[in-house]
Amino acid sequence: MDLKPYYAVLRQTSLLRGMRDDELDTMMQCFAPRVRRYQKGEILLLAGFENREMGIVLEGEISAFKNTPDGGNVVITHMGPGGLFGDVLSGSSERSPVSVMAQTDCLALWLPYQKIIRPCAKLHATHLQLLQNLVLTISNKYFALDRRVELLICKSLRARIAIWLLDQAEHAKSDTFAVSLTRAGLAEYLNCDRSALSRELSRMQKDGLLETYRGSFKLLDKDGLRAQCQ
Amino acid sequence: MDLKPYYAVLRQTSLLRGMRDDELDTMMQCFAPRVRRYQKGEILLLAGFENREMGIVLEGEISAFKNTPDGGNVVITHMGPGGLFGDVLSGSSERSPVSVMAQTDCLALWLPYQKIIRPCAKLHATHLQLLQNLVLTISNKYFALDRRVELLICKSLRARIAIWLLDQAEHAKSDTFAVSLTRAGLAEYLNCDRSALSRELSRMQKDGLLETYRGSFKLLDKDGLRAQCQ
DNA sequence: AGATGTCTGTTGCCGTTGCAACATGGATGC
DNA sequence: GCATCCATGTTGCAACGGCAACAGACATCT
Repeated sequence: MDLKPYYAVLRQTSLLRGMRDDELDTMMQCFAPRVRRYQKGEILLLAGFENREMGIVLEGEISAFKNTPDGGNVVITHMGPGGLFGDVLSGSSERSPVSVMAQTDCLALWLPYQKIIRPCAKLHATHLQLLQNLVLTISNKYFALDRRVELLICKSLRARIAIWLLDQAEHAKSDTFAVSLTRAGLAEYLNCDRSALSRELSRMQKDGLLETYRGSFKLLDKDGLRAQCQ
Repeated sequence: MDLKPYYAVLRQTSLLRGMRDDELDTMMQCFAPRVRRYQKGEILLLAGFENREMGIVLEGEISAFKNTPDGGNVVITHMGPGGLFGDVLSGSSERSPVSVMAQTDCLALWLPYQKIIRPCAKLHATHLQLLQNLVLTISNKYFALDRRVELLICKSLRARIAIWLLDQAEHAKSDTFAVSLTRAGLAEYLNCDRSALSRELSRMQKDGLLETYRGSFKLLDKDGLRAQCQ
């Protein structure tokens, strides 16, 4: 299959970011990836199984979710074209902690891990860059998880909210920012009840720490917030 | 400096596991690592700073800790000879979330990340194996963190304990096992108060789920425990 | 407009758990 | 033996936050 039409998508992945056409040509020749189409609802990756390929979303949407001990599903992330998944898994001997499902009809590219980790004898400079990208990608995921743990170990809800707010403000480089998360989504990330989150945000507004309406936040007293991070 | 005397230690690292002397010779020539001695209490890696080298403990003990928002320190891990640190950090553009300190006088080997990620033109098979080891190491750290998150998002303490117990039993491949963690240490890992942990363990013993004395655990009703996981 | 559904805020209830204080028991040193 | 120290278990109290139920705001559809 000719992948040229998807080069624009590939360039958006963290793995192949910004590579030229000729570079992608070379990589695709080395990797000999396979392409597969999935129908909405089909499983691309099943929790509990090993996997030796990385997936890239070419068309459509996928979602990754965990099976909770009580049989439910918790969505971890959504991805569209350019999304990379199974990257950490494929290089490890672990069994997948998540399942990946086609959210819509979609098309996925599968890259064999062994071909990625073992550069061919030609030692293409592009391949070396790609390896660096791979490690960077995994590292970033590690640090994102680490920040999550940082949040979760805070005992008080107010502390978790304060840390999150300061993080977001730093990320947005402004004390006023908007996020696309719903309250329920934010509650899930902060690992608390939605109503408890609303209640605490109300209290924090009463205390003059911030103003918020739906997805918009305005930090009024960052020092005060920092004092709550305990 | 001649590293031969430390080859036995190097072979114990997850990065250079089981490599022959001649392979280590080659790698050390490629990496041109530096060695440095540290006095007890000296800082090897400071939280908040970037780093482009991986560290291997050759002699002595080190500890990694986080600076909590309220100024305290929380020890994350200890390492002795053969310990690898800064591996995730060195390949990322993040600033370190932990500091690393010499717990005793010690000797550390520093490998430049760029030399590791970019195999030399000779394309040594050993180097390719090492790259695979690197990705495996980082991936394993990722999954360990992921399991930690899995624990932390459980709302009830009993659920966290149950998950931990079942995990340990699986790891020990036996329903009876012992761990070196103290109650206080376990409480910290489970993110709860030490007394609350003791209390809950007592209740679980009353409920006939397990028996425990200090670091020894004996699971009596694994199905019962699984039912408590959330 | 009216109906419907979703997101958000509010409140009462009460269980779980953090915190503090104390008891016990094993280990080590003198 | 006796003193000391540390790890662990126990318990009372208070409160944080989960849960459930309801109300209001807003979007979408017909």
